[in-house]
Amino acid sequence: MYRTNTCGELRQEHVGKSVTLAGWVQTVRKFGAITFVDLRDRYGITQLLFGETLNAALEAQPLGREYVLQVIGTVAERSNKNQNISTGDIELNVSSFTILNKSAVPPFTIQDDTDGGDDLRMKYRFLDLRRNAVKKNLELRYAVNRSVRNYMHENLFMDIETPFLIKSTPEGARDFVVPSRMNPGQFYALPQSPQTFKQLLMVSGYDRYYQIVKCFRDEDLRADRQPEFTQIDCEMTFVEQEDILNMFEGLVKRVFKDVKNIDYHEQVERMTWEEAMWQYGNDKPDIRFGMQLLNLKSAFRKEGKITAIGDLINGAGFGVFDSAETVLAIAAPGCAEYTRKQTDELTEWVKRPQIGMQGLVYIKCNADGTYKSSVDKFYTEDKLKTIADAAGAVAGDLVLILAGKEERTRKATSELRLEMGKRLGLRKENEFKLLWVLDFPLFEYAEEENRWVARHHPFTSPKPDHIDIMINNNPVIENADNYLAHPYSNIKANAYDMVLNGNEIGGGSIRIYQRPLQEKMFAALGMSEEEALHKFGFLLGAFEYGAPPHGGIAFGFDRLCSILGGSESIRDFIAFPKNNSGRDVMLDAPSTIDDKQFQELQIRLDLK
RNA sequence: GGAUCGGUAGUUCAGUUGGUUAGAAUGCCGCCCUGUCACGGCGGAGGUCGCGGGUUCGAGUCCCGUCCGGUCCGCCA
Repeated sequence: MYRTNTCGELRQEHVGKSVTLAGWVQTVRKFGAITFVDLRDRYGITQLLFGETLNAALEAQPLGREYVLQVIGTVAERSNKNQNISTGDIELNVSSFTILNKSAVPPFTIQDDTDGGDDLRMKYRFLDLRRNAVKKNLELRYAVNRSVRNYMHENLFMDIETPFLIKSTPEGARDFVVPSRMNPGQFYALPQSPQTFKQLLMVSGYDRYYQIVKCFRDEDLRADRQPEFTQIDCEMTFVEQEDILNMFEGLVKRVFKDVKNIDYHEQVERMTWEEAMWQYGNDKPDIRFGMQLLNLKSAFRKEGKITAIGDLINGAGFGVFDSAETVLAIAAPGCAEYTRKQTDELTEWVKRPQIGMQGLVYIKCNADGTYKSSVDKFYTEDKLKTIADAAGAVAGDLVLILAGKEERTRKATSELRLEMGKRLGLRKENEFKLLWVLDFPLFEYAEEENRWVARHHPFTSPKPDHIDIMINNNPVIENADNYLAHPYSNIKANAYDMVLNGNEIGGGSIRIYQRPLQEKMFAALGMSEEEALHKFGFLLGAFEYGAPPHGGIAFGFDRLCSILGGSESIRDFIAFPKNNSGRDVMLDAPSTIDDKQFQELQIRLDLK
């Protein structure tokens, strides 16, 4: 028997007991005749005491960091207790030991506060995973997994596996492809999600399906984006949007309870996509704090109309505002005292290429009721007060105003809002605020192709009262400059996103389940009948055999874990992640393959 | 595809307007130490300054190229 106990479980009550432990040598502390060793395993650390009688043996077989060690000894109460570890009351008085395996000196220290850099830790990920900090993340991930499975099981969802080797349907993200040896010249694609399979399962009558499943997208990476990632993929039959929202806010609340012990009793807030864009400039707003956008002048289409409050700012002779498509403001609480240096720094911040604004206008709402702005030349103090009041600013606040093209300005103001929220400590790490964003546009206009693309995916149904707009209008866009005038740009989808602290953690929709509407959708996306049949004939065919109304949602599992764990990067929550360039630096993958493999696949490289 | 930051000892980093033998901490090795737990003390080894080219009397430092890594934009239905 290698061990009778783990390194995390011995306590005061075990004193006097004879036990065998096995684990890794964390540290060796020698004091002349006696030696302390911290022995570590997955469960904790136990201090070993090697007395004088073992000195000769230790000299013959010296211990080093990360040696795999087995010890037999007696649990003893410590004279000096350590409050910092769970086994701190006791130590093991070692009577004999065996080195099960030696270790090379690790390239970085296996400690919470390691001296290793990211690159090195990834290259030696198997050592990095020994660290407590990483282990805690994987434990949290497993806790979320268990919580989800329990909730889904209790609600009669069935976990059904779907294939990884499927058909490429290049709509949306780029597919990863896998060559088929038995079908030379043909390729499988790895699924971007099990979307069509789960819909087919609904047609088959498995009315509640879920899967915690890998998905693959061959797109560029980010700190929160991996080429292979995990989704909690769910689908239900005989449901409307309301049913889905209730079921899955229940899921997230359950995870909060199980994993973070947070009672999230209140109803999850809801907001339409238009409201989100109008008030936050963002379809996944962080609603932990206010600082909403004031639309001083806007080309944003709210409720199908171009809204303009230009009166507030126009005609003062300030060309930037007069000529701008959109002018947006936020009120940063308590920032009126900002120095010239600070406002200049903010101006530089918005001028960075990532934000891409030309400049920043500010109004200081001084404590004494006066106003001071960077555009005093153009606006009277009364007018500044009017604008500041409209932005919801009070004495002591700093109003920040951006102007320019609608889309860029809205995005930039949203970024500025988030940045100010962060700087002012309004985005608290331990506060969690959920939000449903509803009523997304069904279509987006793809300029370079002059056609509509599905904002969510082509299986999303329109709002019931928008189906007619879709059926009765020709999707062809005659005037590309004024695509917003096309009826299709007004169609809203039966789709919903769940947002947590400014992160999209899940998204889904009520699906199309009737062949004619699905065909109309493919046509609207510019697909010919033959093309639609070739790519999605199986689905259209299935819709002919009693397809029930259905809908679903998919959560980004890695991202959910990272947010719950308080980290920006999902890599910390994946045992073996890829780096920025999609490489596994431990395996050194991707790599070339043998000539023999190329021959079998009948593939020849033609690298440019 | 683009922007930007970084690459110096095993590791994390410092290195002044270009100028002696490139430093610190930690890790590693040796000696000492009977209550440490970030143990402590003394001593030691350890460097092709990512790579290639250029400027210069002289390059870790300046210039060009390239590779690797981080972050972001585009992209990600």
